[in-house]
Amino acid sequence: MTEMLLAVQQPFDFQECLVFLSRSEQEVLHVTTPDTVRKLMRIGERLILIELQEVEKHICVRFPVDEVSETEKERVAREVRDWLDLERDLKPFETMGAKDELLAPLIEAHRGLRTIGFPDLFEALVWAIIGQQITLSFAYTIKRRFVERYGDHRVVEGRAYWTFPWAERIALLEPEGLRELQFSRRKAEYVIDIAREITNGDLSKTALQSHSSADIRQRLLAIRGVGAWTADYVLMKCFQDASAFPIADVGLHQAIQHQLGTSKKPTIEEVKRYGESWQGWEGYATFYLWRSLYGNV
DNA sequence: GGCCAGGTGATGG
DNA sequence: CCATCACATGGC
Repeated sequence: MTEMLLAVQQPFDFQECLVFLSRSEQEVLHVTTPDTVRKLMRIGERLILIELQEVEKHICVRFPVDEVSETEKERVAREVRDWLDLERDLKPFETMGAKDELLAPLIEAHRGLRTIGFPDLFEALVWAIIGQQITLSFAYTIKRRFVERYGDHRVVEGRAYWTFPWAERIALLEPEGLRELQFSRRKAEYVIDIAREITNGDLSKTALQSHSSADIRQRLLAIRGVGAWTADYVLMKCFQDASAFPIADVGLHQAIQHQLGTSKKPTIEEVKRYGESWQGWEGYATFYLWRSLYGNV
């Protein structure tokens, strides 16, 4: 079996990544075991199954069933680094957070956790839109239906591995094709519009990546269905902007309330005030606060 | 059964 | 510019 080792900046904790990746029973885009995760990646025209495991403070990438070229290996490495934010140096975040009443206990408990994102822009946008104003578990239900209806899959060792649907395919749908999966009418329109923008080249992660976060944010806000929350969420999870801050996020508010043990959720103004001491790391702070909401494994 | 969900756009003052 | 409302439906 082919494999390669990826170096990771310390501190890094792969187990923490696995906890995050295992948070929903309904997740269909990767499969975790106690010490590995497998994912089907689209590399060029191929669907390649990869498996990750921590080996001596490195990430070992294996290809359980595929022969891959050097070029493909490089593309997989790039995708894995983006997915798990492996190139980030967390030390400044830990130094900052050690003095913060909200972050200090979380950094202590989850040292080495990285934001886990969506390298694919279409996936990031669609997932954010699905998740607007509904419970996370309902969002996962809809996403599973969407992936199993319109995504591609391979069966390996009796297990199905799925990829997120290509924009090219969704661009051909009418809203009814998503209404059936319990998208709201408007969300169905947003998702199809975005798929069409991506397909015809008007919206591209590669093209946006050379711009500043402020410019990317402005471009995202121009998309119907993308408001401040979604734009910041996508900056954080797709463009790896550690300072992106989805300030109105209810999960963030809940987490702050729990951490402080208060009876009410904080106001936006109060959240802003906490954020002032996180400068440059607002996205990481948010991700760690989200982490506090799903158990202590 | 009522209220809340990892919000957004439209509408009206 | 700010407040309010419809959207859709599951989960608790």
